[in-house]
Amino acid sequence: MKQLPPLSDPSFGFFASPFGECCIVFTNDGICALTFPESRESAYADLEHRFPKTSFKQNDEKASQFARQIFEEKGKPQLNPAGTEFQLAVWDALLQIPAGQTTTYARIAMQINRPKAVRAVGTAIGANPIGFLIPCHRVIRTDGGLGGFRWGLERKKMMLEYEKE
DNA sequence: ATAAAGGCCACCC
DNA sequence: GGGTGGCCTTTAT
Repeated sequence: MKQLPPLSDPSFGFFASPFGECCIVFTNDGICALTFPESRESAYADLEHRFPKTSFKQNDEKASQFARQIFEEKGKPQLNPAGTEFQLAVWDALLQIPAGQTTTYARIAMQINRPKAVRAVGTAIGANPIGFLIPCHRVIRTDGGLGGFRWGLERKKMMLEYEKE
């Protein structure tokens, strides 16, 4: 992973999403993470692991504002994910998949001009820090299988169902 | 440095 | 349906 630039006003908060409890992490530069943790404890642990030596302020009010923007107004808040060049390229490709549609791991690999890196694409997608907003749930297998999902396949199905029509 | 582990795919049986 | 080998990147030794 590349070294992170200093974070401006690092904050996090929890809210209830249509897909379960969410932890959102953000700074003045945008959203860094949106996850569906098993528990608050695991959310804290994840935070410390991914941003060592950084102290975050809890701000559930701002988190709720984001929630409203995302799930009620269907808005697109600014994103600020941290990753390698390869990962950023993959995540960028994900952002181009329209809601309600799906693509495959192989097609993403084509799109970023690394047609043979299909497996690595799967790994990079699995490392997506911003669930739902970076729509990793819209990627399925070439053979039609659902593929995997870091936060549980049931949740992946839920998201696809939510976006249908 | 090197090994091991992945949200895969094409190919075989 | 299931198993194998190849492919590429990341992470943990």
